[in-house]
Amino acid sequence: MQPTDDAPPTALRQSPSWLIGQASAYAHRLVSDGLATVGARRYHFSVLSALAERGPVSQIALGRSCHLDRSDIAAVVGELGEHGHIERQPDPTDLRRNIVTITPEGTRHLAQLRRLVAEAQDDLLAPLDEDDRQRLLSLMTQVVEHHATLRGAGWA
Amino acid sequence: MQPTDDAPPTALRQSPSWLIGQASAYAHRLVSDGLATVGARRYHFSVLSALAERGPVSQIALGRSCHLDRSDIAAVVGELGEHGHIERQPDPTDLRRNIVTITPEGTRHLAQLRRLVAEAQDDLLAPLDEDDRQRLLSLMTQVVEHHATLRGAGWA
DNA sequence: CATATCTCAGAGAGACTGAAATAG
DNA sequence: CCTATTTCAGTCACTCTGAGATAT
Repeated sequence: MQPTDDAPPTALRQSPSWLIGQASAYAHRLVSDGLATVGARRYHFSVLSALAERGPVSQIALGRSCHLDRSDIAAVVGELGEHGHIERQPDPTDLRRNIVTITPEGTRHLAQLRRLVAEAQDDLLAPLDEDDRQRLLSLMTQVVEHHATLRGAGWA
Repeated sequence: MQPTDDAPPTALRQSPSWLIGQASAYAHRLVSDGLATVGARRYHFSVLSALAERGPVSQIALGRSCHLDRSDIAAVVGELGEHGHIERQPDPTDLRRNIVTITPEGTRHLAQLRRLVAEAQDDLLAPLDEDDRQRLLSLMTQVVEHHATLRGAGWA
Protein backbone atom coordinates (compact mmCIF):
# COMPACT_ATOMS: atom_id res chain seq x y z
CA MET A 1 0.00 0.00 0.00
CA GLN A 2 1.47 3.28 -1.14
CA PRO A 3 1.24 6.63 0.69
CA THR A 4 -2.26 7.35 -0.55
CA ASP A 5 -3.33 10.89 -1.24
CA ASP A 6 -6.68 10.37 -2.82
CA ALA A 7 -7.64 14.03 -3.05
CA PRO A 8 -9.14 14.70 -6.46
CA PRO A 9 -7.09 17.04 -8.64
CA THR A 10 -7.80 20.72 -8.07
CA ALA A 11 -8.98 20.99 -11.65
CA LEU A 12 -11.86 18.72 -10.66
CA ARG A 13 -12.42 19.87 -7.10
CA GLN A 14 -12.90 23.43 -8.31
CA SER A 15 -14.99 22.54 -11.29
CA PRO A 16 -18.72 23.13 -10.82
CA SER A 17 -19.59 20.57 -13.48
CA TRP A 18 -17.53 17.86 -11.80
CA LEU A 19 -18.90 18.63 -8.35
CA ILE A 20 -22.46 18.63 -9.67
CA GLY A 21 -21.80 15.37 -11.47
CA GLN A 22 -20.42 13.76 -8.33
CA ALA A 23 -23.30 15.03 -6.22
CA SER A 24 -25.68 13.76 -8.85
CA ALA A 25 -24.11 10.31 -8.67
CA TYR A 26 -24.50 10.20 -4.88
CA ALA A 27 -28.07 11.52 -5.13
CA HIS A 28 -28.88 8.99 -7.81
CA ARG A 29 -27.64 6.15 -5.67
CA LEU A 30 -29.41 7.29 -2.50
CA VAL A 31 -32.73 7.81 -4.24
CA SER A 32 -32.52 4.68 -6.37
CA ASP A 33 -31.58 2.49 -3.43
CA GLY A 34 -34.41 3.95 -1.37
CA LEU A 35 -37.00 3.43 -4.08
CA ALA A 36 -35.67 -0.04 -4.86
CA THR A 37 -36.74 -1.21 -1.40
CA VAL A 38 -40.32 -1.14 -2.73
CA GLY A 39 -39.43 -2.10 -6.29
CA ALA A 40 -39.79 1.40 -7.70
CA ARG A 41 -37.52 3.55 -9.85
CA ARG A 42 -37.04 7.29 -10.11
CA TYR A 43 -39.11 7.55 -13.27
CA HIS A 44 -42.05 6.06 -11.39
CA PHE A 45 -41.82 8.76 -8.78
CA SER A 46 -41.59 11.51 -11.39
CA VAL A 47 -44.55 10.29 -13.39
CA LEU A 48 -46.79 9.62 -10.40
CA SER A 49 -45.93 13.04 -8.94
CA ALA A 50 -46.86 14.75 -12.17
CA LEU A 51 -50.15 12.87 -12.39
CA ALA A 52 -51.02 13.62 -8.77
CA GLU A 53 -50.39 17.33 -9.23
CA ARG A 54 -51.75 17.91 -12.70
CA GLY A 55 -54.50 15.37 -13.05
CA PRO A 56 -54.97 13.20 -16.15
CA VAL A 57 -52.71 14.13 -19.05
CA SER A 58 -51.39 12.60 -22.23
CA GLN A 59 -48.07 10.78 -22.31
CA ILE A 60 -46.42 13.44 -24.41
CA ALA A 61 -47.39 16.10 -21.86
CA LEU A 62 -46.02 13.88 -19.09
CA GLY A 63 -42.74 13.69 -20.93
CA ARG A 64 -42.44 17.45 -21.38
CA SER A 65 -43.26 18.02 -17.75
CA CYS A 66 -40.81 15.54 -16.29
CA HIS A 67 -38.08 16.01 -18.93
CA LEU A 68 -38.45 12.39 -19.98
CA ASP A 69 -38.21 10.92 -23.44
CA ARG A 70 -41.41 9.77 -25.16
CA SER A 71 -40.20 6.17 -25.38
CA ASP A 72 -39.20 6.06 -21.72
CA ILE A 73 -42.62 7.42 -20.75
CA ALA A 74 -44.22 4.61 -22.72
CA ALA A 75 -42.19 2.03 -20.82
CA VAL A 76 -42.81 3.55 -17.38
CA VAL A 77 -46.53 4.02 -17.99
CA GLY A 78 -46.68 0.39 -19.08
CA GLU A 79 -45.03 -0.73 -15.85
CA LEU A 80 -47.21 1.48 -13.66
CA GLY A 81 -50.26 0.14 -15.46
CA GLU A 82 -49.30 -3.46 -14.79
CA HIS A 83 -49.21 -2.66 -11.08
CA GLY A 84 -52.52 -0.84 -11.17
CA HIS A 85 -51.00 2.50 -10.24
CA ILE A 86 -52.31 4.26 -13.33
CA GLU A 87 -54.94 3.73 -16.00
CA ARG A 88 -54.70 4.52 -19.69
CA GLN A 89 -57.63 5.59 -21.84
CA PRO A 90 -57.70 6.98 -25.34
CA ASP A 91 -58.50 10.68 -25.40
CA PRO A 92 -62.05 10.89 -26.85
CA THR A 93 -61.17 14.23 -28.48
CA ASP A 94 -57.96 12.94 -30.08
CA LEU A 95 -57.60 9.21 -30.39
CA ARG A 96 -53.85 9.43 -30.95
CA ARG A 97 -53.45 10.28 -27.28
CA ASN A 98 -53.46 8.16 -24.18
CA ILE A 99 -54.89 10.00 -21.22
CA VAL A 100 -53.10 8.70 -18.14
CA THR A 101 -54.85 8.82 -14.78
CA ILE A 102 -53.47 7.95 -11.36
CA THR A 103 -55.52 5.37 -9.42
CA PRO A 104 -56.23 5.42 -5.67
CA GLU A 105 -53.71 2.62 -5.38
CA GLY A 106 -51.22 4.76 -7.27
CA THR A 107 -51.84 7.62 -4.90
CA ARG A 108 -51.12 5.40 -1.92
CA HIS A 109 -47.99 4.09 -3.63
CA LEU A 110 -46.84 7.65 -4.31
CA ALA A 111 -47.19 8.57 -0.63
CA GLN A 112 -44.80 5.74 0.17
CA LEU A 113 -42.34 6.86 -2.52
CA ARG A 114 -42.48 10.41 -1.19
CA ARG A 115 -41.30 9.25 2.21
CA LEU A 116 -38.46 7.24 0.70
CA VAL A 117 -37.35 10.14 -1.49
CA ALA A 118 -37.51 12.58 1.41
CA GLU A 119 -35.22 10.32 3.42
CA ALA A 120 -32.76 10.22 0.56
CA GLN A 121 -32.79 14.02 0.24
CA ASP A 122 -32.01 14.30 3.89
CA ASP A 123 -29.08 11.92 3.61
CA LEU A 124 -27.83 13.73 0.52
CA LEU A 125 -27.83 17.15 2.21
CA ALA A 126 -26.78 15.89 5.63
CA PRO A 127 -23.77 18.24 5.90
CA LEU A 128 -25.87 21.37 5.23
CA ASP A 129 -28.06 23.26 7.68
CA GLU A 130 -31.52 24.46 6.70
CA ASP A 131 -30.37 27.85 5.44
CA ASP A 132 -27.71 26.29 3.25
CA ARG A 133 -30.22 23.81 1.86
CA GLN A 134 -32.47 26.67 0.84
CA ARG A 135 -29.57 28.49 -0.76
CA LEU A 136 -28.60 25.39 -2.70
CA LEU A 137 -32.18 24.88 -3.83
CA SER A 138 -32.38 28.46 -5.05
CA LEU A 139 -29.08 28.35 -6.93
CA MET A 140 -29.83 25.01 -8.59
CA THR A 141 -33.29 26.20 -9.56
CA GLN A 142 -31.81 29.19 -11.33
CA VAL A 143 -29.38 27.01 -13.24
CA VAL A 144 -31.97 24.41 -14.22
CA GLU A 145 -34.59 26.94 -15.28
CA HIS A 146 -32.05 28.81 -17.34
CA HIS A 147 -31.13 25.73 -19.34
CA ALA A 148 -34.67 24.38 -19.53
CA THR A 149 -35.65 27.67 -21.12
CA LEU A 150 -32.77 27.52 -23.57
CA ARG A 151 -33.87 24.06 -24.61
CA GLY A 152 -37.36 25.18 -25.35
CA ALA A 153 -39.47 24.42 -22.31
CA GLY A 154 -42.16 27.05 -21.95
CA TRP A 155 -42.44 27.16 -18.21
CA ALA A 156 -39.59 29.14 -16.74
CA MET B 1 -51.73 21.23 -29.65
CA GLN B 2 -53.12 21.25 -26.12
CA PRO B 3 -52.76 24.13 -23.63
CA THR B 4 -49.25 23.18 -22.59
CA ASP B 5 -48.10 23.76 -19.06
CA ASP B 6 -44.74 22.07 -19.05
CA ALA B 7 -43.72 23.09 -15.56
CA PRO B 8 -42.21 20.10 -13.77
CA PRO B 9 -44.26 18.89 -10.81
CA THR B 10 -43.51 20.68 -7.57
CA ALA B 11 -42.35 17.41 -6.09
CA LEU B 12 -39.47 17.52 -8.59
CA ARG B 13 -38.89 21.27 -8.74
CA GLN B 14 -38.37 21.34 -4.98
CA SER B 15 -36.32 18.19 -4.82
CA PRO B 16 -32.56 18.78 -4.47
CA SER B 17 -31.75 15.41 -5.97
CA TRP B 18 -33.85 16.08 -9.07
CA LEU B 19 -32.43 19.58 -9.53
CA ILE B 20 -28.90 18.29 -9.12
CA GLY B 21 -29.60 15.50 -11.57
CA GLN B 22 -30.98 17.92 -14.13
CA ALA B 23 -28.07 20.31 -13.68
CA SER B 24 -25.72 17.36 -14.01
CA ALA B 25 -27.33 16.39 -17.29
CA TYR B 26 -26.89 19.90 -18.68
CA ALA B 27 -23.32 20.07 -17.39
CA HIS B 28 -22.55 16.69 -18.87
CA ARG B 29 -23.81 17.76 -22.26
CA LEU B 30 -22.00 21.10 -22.27
CA VAL B 31 -18.68 19.59 -21.23
CA SER B 32 -18.95 16.52 -23.44
CA ASP B 33 -19.90 18.57 -26.50
CA GLY B 34 -17.03 20.95 -25.84
CA LEU B 35 -14.46 18.19 -25.44
CA ALA B 36 -15.85 16.30 -28.42
CA THR B 37 -14.74 19.14 -30.70
CA VAL B 38 -11.18 17.87 -30.20
CA GLY B 39 -12.12 14.20 -29.88
CA ALA B 40 -11.72 14.07 -26.10
CA ARG B 41 -13.99 12.81 -23.34
CA ARG B 42 -14.44 13.87 -19.73
CA TYR B 43 -12.41 10.94 -18.43
CA HIS B 44 -9.46 12.15 -20.48
CA PHE B 45 -9.62 15.54 -18.83
CA SER B 46 -9.86 14.01 -15.36
CA VAL B 47 -6.93 11.67 -15.83
CA LEU B 48 -4.66 14.22 -17.51
CA SER B 49 -5.47 16.77 -14.80
CA ALA B 50 -4.56 14.31 -12.08
CA LEU B 51 -1.29 13.41 -13.79
CA ALA B 52 -0.37 17.05 -14.34
CA GLU B 53 -0.96 17.91 -10.70
CA ARG B 54 0.37 14.82 -8.99
CA GLY B 55 3.08 13.57 -11.25
CA PRO B 56 3.49 9.92 -12.23
CA VAL B 57 1.20 7.55 -10.34
CA SER B 58 -0.18 4.05 -10.68
CA GLN B 59 -3.50 3.41 -12.34
CA ILE B 60 -5.16 2.38 -9.12
CA ALA B 61 -4.14 5.67 -7.50
CA LEU B 62 -5.49 7.53 -10.51
CA GLY B 63 -8.80 5.77 -10.04
CA ARG B 64 -9.06 6.66 -6.38
CA SER B 65 -8.18 10.25 -7.08
CA CYS B 66 -10.65 10.80 -9.91
CA HIS B 67 -13.40 8.53 -8.55
CA LEU B 68 -13.09 6.29 -11.58
CA ASP B 69 -13.36 2.54 -11.77
CA ARG B 70 -10.22 0.47 -12.25
CA SER B 71 -11.48 -0.92 -15.58
CA ASP B 72 -12.42 2.51 -16.91
CA ILE B 73 -8.98 3.81 -16.00
CA ALA B 74 -7.45 0.98 -17.97
CA ALA B 75 -9.49 1.90 -21.03
CA VAL B 76 -8.79 5.64 -20.79
CA VAL B 77 -5.07 5.17 -20.16
CA GLY B 78 -4.99 2.91 -23.21
CA GLU B 79 -6.60 5.58 -25.36
CA LEU B 80 -4.36 8.35 -24.03
CA GLY B 81 -1.35 6.15 -24.69
CA GLU B 82 -2.34 5.58 -28.30
CA HIS B 83 -2.38 9.34 -28.82
CA GLY B 84 0.96 9.82 -27.10
CA HIS B 85 -0.53 11.87 -24.26
CA ILE B 86 0.76 9.54 -21.57
CA GLU B 87 3.34 6.81 -21.16
CA ARG B 88 3.08 3.62 -19.15
CA GLN B 89 5.97 1.90 -17.45
CA PRO B 90 6.01 -0.92 -14.95
CA ASP B 91 6.85 0.26 -11.44
CA PRO B 92 10.38 -1.09 -10.76
CA THR B 93 9.55 -1.46 -7.06
CA ASP B 94 6.28 -3.33 -7.69
CA LEU B 95 5.85 -4.93 -11.08
CA ARG B 96 2.09 -5.27 -10.67
CA ARG B 97 1.77 -1.54 -11.13
CA ASN B 98 1.81 0.65 -14.20
CA ILE B 99 3.28 4.04 -13.51
CA VAL B 100 1.54 6.54 -15.77
CA THR B 101 3.33 9.70 -16.82
CA ILE B 102 1.98 12.63 -18.79
CA THR B 103 4.04 13.55 -21.87
CA PRO B 104 4.79 17.08 -23.13
CA GLU B 105 2.24 16.44 -25.83
CA GLY B 106 -0.26 15.43 -23.17
CA THR B 107 0.42 18.63 -21.28
CA ARG B 108 -0.28 20.67 -24.40
CA HIS B 109 -3.44 18.67 -25.02
CA LEU B 110 -4.57 19.27 -21.44
CA ALA B 111 -4.18 23.03 -21.84
CA GLN B 112 -6.58 22.85 -24.74
CA LEU B 113 -9.06 20.76 -22.77
CA ARG B 114 -8.87 23.20 -19.88
CA ARG B 115 -10.03 26.02 -22.12
CA LEU B 116 -12.91 23.96 -23.48
CA VAL B 117 -14.02 22.90 -20.00
CA ALA B 118 -13.79 26.46 -18.69
CA GLU B 119 -16.09 27.61 -21.47
CA ALA B 120 -18.58 24.92 -20.59
CA GLN B 121 -18.51 25.92 -16.90
CA ASP B 122 -19.27 29.45 -17.88
CA ASP B 123 -22.23 28.41 -19.99
CA LEU B 124 -23.48 26.14 -17.23
CA LEU B 125 -23.43 28.89 -14.60
CA ALA B 126 -24.46 31.68 -16.93
CA PRO B 127 -27.45 32.78 -14.80
CA LEU B 128 -25.32 33.19 -11.64
CA ASP B 129 -23.09 36.12 -10.71
CA GLU B 130 -19.61 35.57 -9.29
CA ASP B 131 -20.75 35.55 -5.65
CA ASP B 132 -23.44 32.99 -6.35
CA ARG B 133 -20.97 30.81 -8.23
CA GLN B 134 -18.70 30.80 -5.21
CA ARG B 135 -21.59 29.95 -2.92
CA LEU B 136 -22.62 27.07 -5.19
CA LEU B 137 -19.04 25.81 -5.30
CA SER B 138 -18.82 25.87 -1.53
CA LEU B 139 -22.13 24.10 -0.97
CA MET B 140 -21.44 21.41 -3.55
CA THR B 141 -17.96 20.86 -2.13
CA GLN B 142 -19.42 20.21 1.31
CA VAL B 143 -21.88 17.70 -0.08
CA VAL B 144 -19.33 15.87 -2.21
CA GLU B 145 -16.68 15.72 0.51
CA HIS B 146 -19.24 14.43 2.99
CA HIS B 147 -20.21 11.51 0.78
CA ALA B 148 -16.69 10.83 -0.44
CA THR B 149 -15.67 10.46 3.18
CA LEU B 150 -18.57 8.14 3.91
CA ARG B 151 -17.54 5.99 1.00
CA GLY B 152 -14.04 5.63 2.29
CA ALA B 153 -11.90 8.19 0.53
CA GLY B 154 -9.20 9.40 2.87
CA TRP B 155 -8.88 12.95 1.67
CA ALA B 156 -11.68 15.05 3.03
C1' DC C 1 -1.90 -19.30 0.12
C1' DA C 2 -3.81 -14.72 0.29
C1' DT C 3 -3.74 -10.19 -1.56
C1' DA C 4 -2.93 -6.38 -5.00
C1' DT C 5 -2.88 -4.57 -9.73
C1' DC C 6 -4.07 -4.56 -14.42
C1' DT C 7 -6.97 -6.16 -18.15
C1' DC C 8 -10.87 -7.76 -20.60
C1' DA C 9 -15.61 -9.26 -21.31
C1' DG C 10 -19.93 -8.22 -20.34
C1' DA C 11 -24.16 -6.82 -17.62
C1' DG C 12 -27.38 -3.17 -16.55
C1' DA C 13 -29.65 1.09 -16.25
C1' DG C 14 -30.26 5.68 -18.45
C1' DA C 15 -30.73 8.73 -22.39
C1' DC C 16 -31.71 8.94 -26.90
C1' DT C 17 -32.91 7.81 -32.22
C1' DG C 18 -35.55 5.80 -36.12
C1' DA C 19 -39.33 3.84 -37.94
C1' DA C 20 -43.85 1.70 -38.00
C1' DA C 21 -48.82 2.09 -36.77
C1' DT C 22 -52.58 4.92 -35.91
C1' DA C 23 -55.09 9.19 -35.85
C1' DG C 24 -55.85 13.98 -36.99
C1' DC D 1 -50.20 14.73 -47.93
C1' DC D 2 -48.19 16.20 -43.81
C1' DT D 3 -48.04 16.25 -38.84
C1' DA D 4 -48.76 14.38 -34.01
C1' DT D 5 -48.77 10.52 -30.65
C1' DT D 6 -47.68 6.06 -29.09
C1' DT D 7 -44.85 2.08 -29.35
C1' DC D 8 -41.00 -0.91 -30.29
C1' DA D 9 -36.32 -2.04 -31.52
C1' DG D 10 -32.02 -0.78 -31.02
C1' DT D 11 -27.83 2.29 -30.23
C1' DC D 12 -24.50 4.56 -27.26
C1' DA D 13 -21.93 6.17 -23.40
C1' DC D 14 -21.42 5.41 -18.58
C1' DT D 15 -20.93 2.58 -14.40
C1' DC D 16 -19.85 -1.38 -12.35
C1' DT D 17 -18.89 -6.68 -11.59
C1' DG D 18 -16.41 -10.96 -12.28
C1' DA D 19 -12.70 -13.55 -13.70
C1' DG D 20 -8.10 -14.34 -15.36
C1' DA D 21 -3.12 -13.18 -15.53
C1' DT D 22 0.71 -11.53 -13.17
C1' DA D 23 3.20 -10.05 -9.25
C1' DT D 24 3.95 -9.51 -4.05
